[in-house]
Amino acid sequence: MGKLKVPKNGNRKDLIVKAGAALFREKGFGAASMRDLAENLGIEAASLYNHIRSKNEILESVCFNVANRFNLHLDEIETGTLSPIKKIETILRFHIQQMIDNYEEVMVSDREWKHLDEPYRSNFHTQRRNYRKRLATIIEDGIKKGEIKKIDAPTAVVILLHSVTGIESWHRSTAKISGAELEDNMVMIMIDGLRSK
Amino acid sequence: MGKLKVPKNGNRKDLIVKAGAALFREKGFGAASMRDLAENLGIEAASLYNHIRSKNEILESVCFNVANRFNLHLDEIETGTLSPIKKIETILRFHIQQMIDNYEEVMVSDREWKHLDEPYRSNFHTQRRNYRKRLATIIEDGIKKGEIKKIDAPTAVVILLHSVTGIESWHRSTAKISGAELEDNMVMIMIDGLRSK
DNA sequence: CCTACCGATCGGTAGG
DNA sequence: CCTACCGATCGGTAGG
Repeated sequence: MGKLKVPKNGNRKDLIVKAGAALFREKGFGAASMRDLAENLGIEAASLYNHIRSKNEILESVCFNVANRFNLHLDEIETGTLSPIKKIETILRFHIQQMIDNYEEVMVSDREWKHLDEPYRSNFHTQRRNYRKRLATIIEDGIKKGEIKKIDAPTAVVILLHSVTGIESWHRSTAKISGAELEDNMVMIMIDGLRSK
Repeated sequence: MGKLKVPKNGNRKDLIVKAGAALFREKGFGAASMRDLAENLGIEAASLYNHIRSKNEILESVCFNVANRFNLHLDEIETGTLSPIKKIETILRFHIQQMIDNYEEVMVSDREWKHLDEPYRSNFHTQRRNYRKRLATIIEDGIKKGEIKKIDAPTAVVILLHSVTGIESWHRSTAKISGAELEDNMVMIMIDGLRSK
């Protein structure tokens, strides 16, 4: 038998970041303590610092992991040949899927990014603004083509994005509908709301 | 000249609660300190405690002031004779107005209520659930009457409510549209999204 | 990964 | 409304 490598190296940090996302979502970044986090992982607080440099670094990992995922997806969609309204629908469905599969990271990056230290905070803020501008451009394109009703595009973007965070409460609700039903309900409401009649 | 009464009595607490709402919105409840708050008001931290009992009491005031306002408005609408879709539109417009006039308190009550001490936290949570249930009932009524498309009512409620919090970014944006335009844009998207075709 | 500990800051109180 | 101060807890480090 060949020697079994034990590569769990970067792995420990990923575990801490994941547990950090869960804790930050539950308590908020400011109210979450490193001692809490360590206890959730079954180790002492001091031991965390063998894998991460600071509490803020955990937040950085969460925020930029999420931002990268959304930026990459938008890159794909933007250069595609879908109609503007179909592009928006695809992006909306991606946001919903991310919230279903990954909602603790997504919520933390959405709500707690302001606690990022500089220069990360400014960097993240810029990425966020650019992402929204690119969505607004797609919507304006759809208005020009007559597919989307004449609305203020930046307003439509914030409504669209914030409506998705409503899914948070779906996660812990009892007697819930399936993820696919949830997605279709959201698309029915939001895309019909945008579409010109 | 009659003596000028100086009644600024309950007034001092209101001032602290208002400044608290602004600070809690900006930093989050956990990361906001009483020393910060005192500095914003031009006094020492210890002096705050002549007007309030605790940091948590400020949060209680903010959350229950907001909850009372929304509950009272819903009481009025619920017993009125408007059609279901018109009721939802009126409630949506009220939420938007509250966000425009009063957004720091509204945002804090929405985001930070989980930091409430018991029994306030449970009380608030129950009120929140009941409010959403009452909205869902109106939507279900609208579906039965054929005014609203066949969607999952609780899902529609969370989408509706969360879409309004998107207005937050409108507040500090430059080159912004007017409050009335914002309101009409939101109603166009969300109410058309709900309406059966 | 742990024990032991640091300086800073927290919410809040005593006493005037 | 202030000065002075409390015990608790925080993020993080030293040293092994």
